[in-house]
Amino acid sequence: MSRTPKSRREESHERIVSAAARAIRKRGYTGVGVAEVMNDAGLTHGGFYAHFDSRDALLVEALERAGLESAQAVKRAAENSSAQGLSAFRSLVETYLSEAHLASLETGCPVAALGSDMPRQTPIVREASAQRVHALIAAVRATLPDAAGCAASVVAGTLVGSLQLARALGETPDGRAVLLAAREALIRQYDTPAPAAH
Amino acid sequence: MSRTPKSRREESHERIVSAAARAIRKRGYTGVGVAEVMNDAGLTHGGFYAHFDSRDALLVEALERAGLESAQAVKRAAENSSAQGLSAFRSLVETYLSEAHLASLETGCPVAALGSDMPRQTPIVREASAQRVHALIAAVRATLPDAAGCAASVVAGTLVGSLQLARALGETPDGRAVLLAAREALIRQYDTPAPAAH
DNA sequence: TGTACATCAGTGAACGCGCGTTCACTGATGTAC
DNA sequence: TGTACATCAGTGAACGCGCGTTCACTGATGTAC
Repeated sequence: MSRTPKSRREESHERIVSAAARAIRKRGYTGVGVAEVMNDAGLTHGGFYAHFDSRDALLVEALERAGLESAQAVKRAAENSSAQGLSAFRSLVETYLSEAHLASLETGCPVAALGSDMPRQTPIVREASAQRVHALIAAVRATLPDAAGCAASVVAGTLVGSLQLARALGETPDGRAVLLAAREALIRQYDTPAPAAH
Repeated sequence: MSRTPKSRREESHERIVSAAARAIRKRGYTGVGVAEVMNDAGLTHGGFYAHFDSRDALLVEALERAGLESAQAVKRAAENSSAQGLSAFRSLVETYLSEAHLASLETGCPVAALGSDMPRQTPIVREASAQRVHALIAAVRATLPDAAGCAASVVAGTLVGSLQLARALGETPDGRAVLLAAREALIRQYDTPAPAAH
């Protein structure tokens, strides 16, 4: 699996961060409990402070991990789609605003899962959260032509906001309609035909 | 002030809900404390359960109040702007994505302040939250021509998402740039010149 | 108009629970000789 | 290769604190006569 063999300690640390990255998206910042995360990692809560200075330090690592996981998931989906001749932008939009993403809070984008709580966090957690926002905007920008780069933050805002509204309405016709309308509007406005088509 | 004179009890209830409507936006669902809200209303925490069955029942009333307050604020701004010949849509977008709204979490739109936590609430709180989403989409729809009504949810998503991203980045150049880009994109794409201009 | 009593809103102490954090201890891993 | 010791990761009990909720009681408001 791993190139460099990990010590027992490093493997535990890894499992804790992985559990926390799911928990923070499923339960929110305030829902992440030290004891529950340790339990999910197969440990008892007493050992926590041998791995982290504080609960906040765990949240910082969990945010980074969640961002990387989510970016990888989008990237994988994009590779599949581009094999079918879709543009990178279109594949990003359709993956982000898919029903799968609607239903999978705990493995999805941390910005959509946590956005409205970011301003309320302690400085280090807030800073780690702001980095997730920058990373999302950069990921969107990478799928747009250079000339449209200034629209990256607007597209990111539409992705995040539309997914949140859809999730707030639940897995109902209303919720799905919100996703569908956003997909169509974004593709109509910002997508350029796949360059391979020429 | 009020047409029907209120009993002492009704006046207290009013102050509690008003304090909670600010607290829920400032601190989030989990940050609303019974004792703090009662204190803000000039009472002690012991009397709380004479007014509400539970903390959740308070959150339900607070959400409705926050939605009404925010809608009124947007409406007032819209009346000022339309006096200057701006379309209702443009005035909505410029008010919602203003620097004033960026800075005033506790008096602003509850959907932007709470959106990512809505799916995690108990059924009655979640239902009250979903109603705020419907009300926001309806308010956007009311500013669009009938033919563009299907875009209401996309515009609402862009408003909510962009404001959240800007708030997450803080009151920095980056944050303000997110607001500005969203204002321009929405007005360019959806605004029709004010009918009075013809 | 004045007095006696019932109703009502609010007070403040207390309870139970969950959670972040600490710490003395245990059992396993690895090193020295 | 085998034994003795040091280091290290993890355990589980305990602490302190905050919070939602309950409840006996107080003081004020309003009604009956």
